Amino acid sequence: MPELPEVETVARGLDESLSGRTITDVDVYWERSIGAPNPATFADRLVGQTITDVRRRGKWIVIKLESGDALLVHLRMTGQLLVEAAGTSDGDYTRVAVRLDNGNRLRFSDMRKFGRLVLTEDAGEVLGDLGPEPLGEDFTVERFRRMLAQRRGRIKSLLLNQRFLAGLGNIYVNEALWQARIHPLRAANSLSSVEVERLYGTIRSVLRAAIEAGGTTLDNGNFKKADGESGAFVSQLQVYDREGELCDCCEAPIERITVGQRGTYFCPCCQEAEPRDR
DNA sequence: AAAGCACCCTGTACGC
DNA sequence: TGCGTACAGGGTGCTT
Repeated sequence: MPELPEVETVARGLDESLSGRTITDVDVYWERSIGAPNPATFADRLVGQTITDVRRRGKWIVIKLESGDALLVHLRMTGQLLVEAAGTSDGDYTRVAVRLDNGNRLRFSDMRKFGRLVLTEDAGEVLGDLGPEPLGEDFTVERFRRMLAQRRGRIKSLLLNQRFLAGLGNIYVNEALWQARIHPLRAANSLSSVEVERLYGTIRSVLRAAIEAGGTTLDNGNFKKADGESGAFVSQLQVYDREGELCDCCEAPIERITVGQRGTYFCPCCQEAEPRDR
């Protein structure tokens, strides 16, 4: 489940190893991994293009090309983008392979085939609907307060909505709500001023800490950095995937409920459904 | 606006 | 041992 910190980690690694490289060949092994255009056009149009830099927007990896085109990659659940030396064996689940002029290969591996590659001349068409970047300068606590005031839905579901805020996924939403001591089922517009400020702070701090640690690689090994290494943030998780374990703050057992068809972890003691004292 | 569900996938965990 | 089934999850699209 690559989220903002994992995607940021991958994008930084790719920027390092891909900037300035020219694409010499493209092999598509699973056509549905290509979102647009059709796979043959996708491959044809990529060959000969030079990569200028690699960035991130929400959970999208944005590979910018000299022509003005952009190669957008969404890893979804199990996608990985790895840069490997020539001659490295293919490994399982390779869906797309891109050969580079220095002999290296950019390999898109994706066990569950949910990930997508999109080649477009207008990245805004794909990225335009995304909400603000949680770590961006224009995402202020005042703006967050205004955004929340118009919403009556559950805070947890809202934070997962990419049109509301870009980049958060299930892991970091659970962690940010725990740190802010806010119950996941609270209505967004019911948060007090102090709670909004706390949540704003924990969203940003948990994302920064996870980027610092190189992201979260769970036991199932879903996420790998561009160099194939694991992320270390898993050791800092307080509630995610910890049902029944004791809260590090109050030692009550962590509970798991389902919110919007998604596993949700929280401490029933620290995160009250109807707090009296906010 | 909000919520629920099916869909896309496959490895893993579980019950029998 | 092995089979069948439920489940996990990000995002989209449809329905209520």
